Amino acid sequence: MAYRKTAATEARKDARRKVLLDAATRMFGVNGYHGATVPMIVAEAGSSVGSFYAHFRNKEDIFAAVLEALGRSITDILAEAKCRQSDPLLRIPEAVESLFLFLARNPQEARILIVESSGLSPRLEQVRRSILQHHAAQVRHTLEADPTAFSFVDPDIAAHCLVGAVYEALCSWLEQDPKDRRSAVAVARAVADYNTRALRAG
Amino acid sequence: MAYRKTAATEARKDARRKVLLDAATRMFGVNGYHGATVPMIVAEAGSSVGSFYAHFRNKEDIFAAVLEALGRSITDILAEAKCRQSDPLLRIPEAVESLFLFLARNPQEARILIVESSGLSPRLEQVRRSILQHHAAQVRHTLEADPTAFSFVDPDIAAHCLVGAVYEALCSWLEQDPKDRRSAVAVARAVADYNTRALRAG
Amino acid sequence: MAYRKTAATEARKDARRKVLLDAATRMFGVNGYHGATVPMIVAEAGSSVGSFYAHFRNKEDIFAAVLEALGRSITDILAEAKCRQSDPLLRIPEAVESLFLFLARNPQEARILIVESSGLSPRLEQVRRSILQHHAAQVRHTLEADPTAFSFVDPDIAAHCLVGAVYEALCSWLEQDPKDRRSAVAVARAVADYNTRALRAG
Amino acid sequence: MAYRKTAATEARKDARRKVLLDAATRMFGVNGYHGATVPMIVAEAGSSVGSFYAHFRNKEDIFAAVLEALGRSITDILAEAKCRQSDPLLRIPEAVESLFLFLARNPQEARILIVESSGLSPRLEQVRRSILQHHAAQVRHTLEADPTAFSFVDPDIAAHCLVGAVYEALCSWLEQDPKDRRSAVAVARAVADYNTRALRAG
DNA sequence: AATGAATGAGTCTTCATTCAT
DNA sequence: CATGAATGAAGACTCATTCAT
Repeated sequence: MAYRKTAATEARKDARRKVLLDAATRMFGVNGYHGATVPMIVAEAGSSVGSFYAHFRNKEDIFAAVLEALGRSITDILAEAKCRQSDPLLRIPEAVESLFLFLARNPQEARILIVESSGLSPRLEQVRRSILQHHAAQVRHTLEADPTAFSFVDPDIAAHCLVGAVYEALCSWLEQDPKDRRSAVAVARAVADYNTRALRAG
Repeated sequence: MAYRKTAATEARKDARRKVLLDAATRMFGVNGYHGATVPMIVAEAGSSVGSFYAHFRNKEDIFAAVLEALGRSITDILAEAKCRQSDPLLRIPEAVESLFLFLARNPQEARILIVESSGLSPRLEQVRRSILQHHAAQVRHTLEADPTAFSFVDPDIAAHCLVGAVYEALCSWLEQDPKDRRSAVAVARAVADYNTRALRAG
Repeated sequence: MAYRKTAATEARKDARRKVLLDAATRMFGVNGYHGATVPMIVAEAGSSVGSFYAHFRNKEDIFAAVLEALGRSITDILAEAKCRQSDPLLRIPEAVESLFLFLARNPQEARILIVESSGLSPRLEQVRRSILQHHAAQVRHTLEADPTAFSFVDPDIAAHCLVGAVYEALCSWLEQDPKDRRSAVAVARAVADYNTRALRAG
Repeated sequence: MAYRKTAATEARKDARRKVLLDAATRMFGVNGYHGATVPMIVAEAGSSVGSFYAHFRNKEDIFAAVLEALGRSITDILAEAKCRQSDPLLRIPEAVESLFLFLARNPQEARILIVESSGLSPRLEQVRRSILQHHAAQVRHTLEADPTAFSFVDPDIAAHCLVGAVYEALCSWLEQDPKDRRSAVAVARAVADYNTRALRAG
């Protein structure tokens, strides 16, 4: 009975943490790191300041948690894309399209990663860069898996070019008026095409 | 005499403004928008708070001015690169290399543009985006000048991919240890190569 | 059986209360009143916040309890010293030495009484002062018991001088480096001597 | 003219600092370190929070300043007392009386030194102790100046006993009802007497 | 025109206390 | 009766901006 009680308590605690995390994701996405205040976040979460600090050491801490969760999501997206494609040459466009579409569907998260997480404390900067580095590393790994299919000067540089191209294209697309802009799918394909042409041999 | 006096006064005023602008560029570059305080900037400039507010409406205002000056510098860089190359096909790599090298040589400015100017007020966000938009427009213009030389889905998307690739590659290069990383010239060439391959026909 | 159960329950309750009181004494002694938090105390006691508030009305309440327990200890020390000495003239140094040695051996308690219980709420201030008043009263009583042996202007003032001398000498001794300072016994004797000379007739 | 302006400005700045210091002394004296808030102090001073932090690094800083000013006052009191008395034997009671009377006339300062400055941060504790140590050192110096006049085990211990006796007697006197208690002068004399008897040879 | 002291709104953060489980 | 998650009032501190000199 004591066990059950504890289990239920912990479940509720985790749920509360999740609620705070989601609220923070929304507020950071809309207002940025400095624009989102702790009272804002807890109001959005229907929680309290004290509760906030029971779950996260401070504001920086929850932002790092948001960023890390996002990093895991993207890692999953890329892994799934890889599985879907056995042809190495097609893996790159598949991954690029998946990533673009995921972020296009979750613009709040995209804003956090691309826009709002720059210029913060060294620790947060570090978390953000490690996400980008990780993705670049995955791209490089794909490139190196089939050297005959690809041709480029330096896999590391190529990976960063690819990641940068995706994010900037997305960022530009996101700020266009949703009524006038091209469809996410079309832009995703174009971006995938751009990078595939940059990489493939011949 | 009254006229001359005014002229001399205005010259001094402009000089003071320039000193403040340079100091602000340094402080924003090192500490970011939120990390750089007005007292910091005026101390760096050897000026005073009161003087600061005589020249700029507020902190946002001077940051916008820094950003705009940077935008003009980059426009000049790209224009010069364009002049140096008569062959349309070679204009792209020439411009990419020039931009990369300029930012690599002025990492403070690069930080401001890429890192520190994200997630700020809508107005500043706007200034920053307009710089990127402007560069993308220039790239698109070059692409459209010789349609037979290039091949791509959408010039606008291509332009943004190019700009994003340059900035992300640069950003990644900047944060590497200066002792271990490759030379700026080599990386600039690799980045130029990446984008040229993505764009050229055939 | 209902009775027995209640008795056992109350015994456990008292035991828990004792554990909390001891933990609080340690935490208050080390961190002071404001530095010791309720979560800290219950962690040290291996108890819980809820349990804490079942035993004590609030933080002030447990501090008062700690202080009162300490007051009782000192009263006992002084009473024992009194019993050991039949000669009224020797009672004063005997009591002074005993008190000094007791506090020197329990520096945590000494800190609470002398240092950490100052400047708190009126109620706590009151508890602390009543302890000192009580000891002064005991001293005064000893002095008045044999007027021929002692000589002084006012027994009340003399008593406070004595108590103040003991505490300040102790406090100064406590903050010296344990490796370099004189032995507790030697200092206790010197302090006892100081006050005996101040009090005795002739 | 620029010089005069600056001088006037600095004078006003110093005046403001003094006003804050006095207000802080009052508030700390009445409410203690933790009970006195920064908003309270600036309200009492007719100043503002920002101004407060332009003059003092933080709350701890202004408390240390208050304590140091108090330390200087007492040092002056003791030095004056020393000058007034050429007879070494009479210097001790003269100093004790002067100190007692000064603190009796400035109970707010006395409270700060004796009661409210205990159990604070290490830095403040240090400032407080250094004041007491300094006074004890002065007393010791007087004792050692004429060894034939005095007799005691250890001048350092004797000095602390004296200081403790004065403060505790004062503290007890201060909390008595002003209508019922003995006059400050009478108590000062009794305390001086107590310590003189404890110290003098024979 | 220049100066820098003064202002105070706005943030983060802590912790005593309550109460549902 | 024990537990510890939740609460929110309260306080220290920062910094953009103003204005008297």
